[in-house]
Amino acid sequence: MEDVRHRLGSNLRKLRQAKGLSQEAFADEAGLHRTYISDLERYARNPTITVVDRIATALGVSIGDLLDDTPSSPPQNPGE
Amino acid sequence: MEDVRHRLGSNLRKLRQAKGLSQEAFADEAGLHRTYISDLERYARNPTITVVDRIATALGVSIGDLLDDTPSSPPQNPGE
DNA sequence: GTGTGACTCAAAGTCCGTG
DNA sequence: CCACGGACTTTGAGTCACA
Repeated sequence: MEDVRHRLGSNLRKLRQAKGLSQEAFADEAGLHRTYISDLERYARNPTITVVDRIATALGVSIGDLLDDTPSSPPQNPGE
Repeated sequence: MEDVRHRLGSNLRKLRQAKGLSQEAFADEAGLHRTYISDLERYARNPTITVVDRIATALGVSIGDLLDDTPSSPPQNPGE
């Protein structure tokens, strides 16, 4: 997974669901649009850092975490 | 310093100079343009994640480091 | 609750110069 | 070697209707 967009989309979806939010609810929190979040999670967009920053803030994580391949919260549990 | 663009520009300039590269030389390394690097270091642009990723890679640091307010290498040395 | 194509408008990104 | 401006093409931002 070399693609930053892919890592962003995956982590966004995971972290959003971990907060128990729908795309709509999260879009509202982040001050973005429902469909835009949808696009991001489906890797269909190439956002600017300011958008990434807004998302990271809304999720309560750092940009580094949001773009990382090894998310901070869940411990490695391969096979589960 | 809440501005991601500001953190990016500052860190980019520091890290680039630490590598002893001119803007032109670094632009070439990163596959970007001379004037664009100049703009970024002057906080005049809002780049996409893909170019931030390219810059981080060219600098040999993580995106988190590139956007961080606390650079990894030098310890705090106020007054020096 | 989510995916998708289409649309407008501004900004990303490239390239030309100049001091 | 760098700041800065102008001009240009491509793409992102932001939104909608419809599946």
